[in-house]
Amino acid sequence: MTGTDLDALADLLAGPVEPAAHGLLGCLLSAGGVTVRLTEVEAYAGTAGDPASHAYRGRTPRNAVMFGPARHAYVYFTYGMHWCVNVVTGVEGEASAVLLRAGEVIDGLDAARARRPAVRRDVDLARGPARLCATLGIDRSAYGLDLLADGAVRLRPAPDPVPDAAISAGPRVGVTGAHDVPWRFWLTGDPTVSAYRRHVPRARR
DNA sequence: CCGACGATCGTG
DNA sequence: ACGATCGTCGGG
Repeated sequence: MTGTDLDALADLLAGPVEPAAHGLLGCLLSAGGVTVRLTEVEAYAGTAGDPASHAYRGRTPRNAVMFGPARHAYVYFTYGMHWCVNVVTGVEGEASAVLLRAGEVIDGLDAARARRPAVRRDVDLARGPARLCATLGIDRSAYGLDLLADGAVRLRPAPDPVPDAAISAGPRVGVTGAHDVPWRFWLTGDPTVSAYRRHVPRARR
């Protein structure tokens, strides 16, 4: 990988969130001795009228890193047991980010399987945002890391370019509203892409 | 202070 | 379809 590749990725992440999300597909994410090739992502537009974004209601202690510069990791804990990781995009104060939803393990398979002993098929190791973090060992300690630096969690440019024609788009998973916004992007036909689950409303009476 | 609920996952 | 399990945030 060359420095210019990294510069190009840095520039992309500093721009609008939708092209940034496209450009993250095919990129490599490494942590805990495991590397995945990203196959599924979701864009979130920060405070800019996106009710599904964690930054929609403004800055809080949890989402603070979203309001900082691009390239940094926004890691959050949800459902009392799962970690998920985003890449912050855009300019400071914009608070847009891309949720990394799934990937294909291309290195460190032994370490990956050691973290997730119950998984049967390799394609399921990082098939979903919480599974991806579990397989890479990503947790709170990754909060705020510059992902393009030489740190514990590293994002690197795609070894092979991903043509636009290979990308599918659809509604984001698990979000209550904004089902008309097709901001989930994935590599068409890739077996490591997570199953789409419609948001289920809570029980009523 | 309190309560509702979540950018999920595994099992049934 | 449901339960696990707890941090976060808005409201009182």
